[in-house]
Amino acid sequence: MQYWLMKSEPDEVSIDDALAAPRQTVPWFGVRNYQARNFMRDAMRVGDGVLFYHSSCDDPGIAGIAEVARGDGVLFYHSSCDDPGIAGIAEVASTPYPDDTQFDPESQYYDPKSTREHPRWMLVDVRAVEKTRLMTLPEMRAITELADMQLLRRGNRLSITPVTPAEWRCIMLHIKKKP
DNA sequence: GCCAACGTTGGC
DNA sequence: GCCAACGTTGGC
Repeated sequence: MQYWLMKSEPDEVSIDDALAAPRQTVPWFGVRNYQARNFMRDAMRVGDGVLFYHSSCDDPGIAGIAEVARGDGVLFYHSSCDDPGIAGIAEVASTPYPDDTQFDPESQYYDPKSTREHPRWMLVDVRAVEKTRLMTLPEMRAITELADMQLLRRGNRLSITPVTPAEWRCIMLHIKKKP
């Protein structure tokens, strides 16, 4: 059993989106970094613990369309973004398989160099277990036991990072109480 | 808006 | 293979 932290932009896939999905499970599409891919392809096992992290999101804007009643249209507008931080707990829910978005010319994640015979980008499914309060970066930085977390290292941009069992236990303890 | 860090690209 | 230029991520 291993532990991971996986970053998502909440205006793309948030912890709420994952909880609302069938079986509370979403494919972790869109990773286009070899190190992060290799974690999913080679190291993750079904049942591994995942910290569901919301990274800072893009500009405010219309994030969805809904219908209230009888055709009343509603545009979901994200007026501002929350701080980045851990927003929930999840688990690895599948073995690796190809990321479909790499084959779709309409997708922002399209990779013209990838083929179905030799897919370049693999992903796993992630099942949301529970939404937590937002544990922010400043809060994490203030905890001595988390000082060496890969997430907190200067210049870290990797969207998937391993978490040690000690870091996991420490975060589980802190996230259940008030900051 | 700024910028550090790091990945990718392409000329040689 | 080297490496400068450029692009992206993502916190601040």
